Amino acid sequence: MRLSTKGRYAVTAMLELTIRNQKGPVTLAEISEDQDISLSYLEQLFANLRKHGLVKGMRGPGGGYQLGKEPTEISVASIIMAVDEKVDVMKCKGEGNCHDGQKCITHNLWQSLSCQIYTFLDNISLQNLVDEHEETGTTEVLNQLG
Amino acid sequence: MRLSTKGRYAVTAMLELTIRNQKGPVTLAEISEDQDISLSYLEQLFANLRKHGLVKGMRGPGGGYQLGKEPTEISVASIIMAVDEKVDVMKCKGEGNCHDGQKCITHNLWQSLSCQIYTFLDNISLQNLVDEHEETGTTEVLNQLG
DNA sequence: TAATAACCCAGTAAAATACTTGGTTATTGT
DNA sequence: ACAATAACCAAGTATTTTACTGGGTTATTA
Repeated sequence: MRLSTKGRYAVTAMLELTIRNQKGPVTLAEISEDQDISLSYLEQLFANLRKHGLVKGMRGPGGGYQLGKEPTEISVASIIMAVDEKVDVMKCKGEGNCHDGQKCITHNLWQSLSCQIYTFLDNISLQNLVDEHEETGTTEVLNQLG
Repeated sequence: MRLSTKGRYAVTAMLELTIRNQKGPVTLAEISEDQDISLSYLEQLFANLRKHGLVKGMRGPGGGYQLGKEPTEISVASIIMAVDEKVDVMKCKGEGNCHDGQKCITHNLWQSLSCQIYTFLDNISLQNLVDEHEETGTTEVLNQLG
């Protein structure tokens, strides 16, 4: 589980689709404008999102992107995993080919934590995020965590 | 809140200190060996950890590093924040200088999520991780989440 | 048939990550 | 006193990831 600005771009873009899905497909040009990301970079991200069935693309005028599933069915974890693709696994996971006991322990502990983070993010759907926002109304409390 | 291999290195290294703190200070050379990270890179990471009071360094023979606080008092979030240093804040947070409504909403939603992730990781201490491991004993269930 | 917008790909610029090298300073045991 | 140890420090480089540029093509709509 990795969390970078790349993942942030993907999540915020998906949030736009969630919010604007009433008014038909959203073009990447619009998202590019809103999020200050280059169109072509967005295309790359959306190519991955599409491969994973998270979005549907419609060509031609009036086209754009829509969510590939219900917003309740799309987790934050699935979005981040879709654009990350590379999963750098630990050398000594499971296979017992790690001869240093200490190393194994710390690596396993990290895996455990990593698993917890994944589960946490997998339980947050796009719908959850939007709902919460509508409930609380304001977001002034938020601090600068990037 | 960012989550990369850099943070992983820091967390696993801190876990080593937690596990081995009975037998006195742990040298970076040992950690370098265990975790397959260059000594000098570890030095950089530990310089940051030290600045934040998370570790204490002892020079000379028999020296090394120890935790700067009790393992119950050191959260995973604090470790990751210590080595990350740069926090790339959103342009339009709080200040209301964002003229596009859609942009504001999605950015705020991201901030909200980011805050949730931070809170989650801030509630997991080094001690928590070690305890959990001792309880369950095995980690075979863990999958490849990196 | 022209405009639109997804889709595709190769190359490059910029930034973050990780390492290399070559030091100095404090501490310990001989 | 002094040699060994290991933290501490800094400048430079290699590598990888992130992000962008610019060139397309294909499908769809009016």
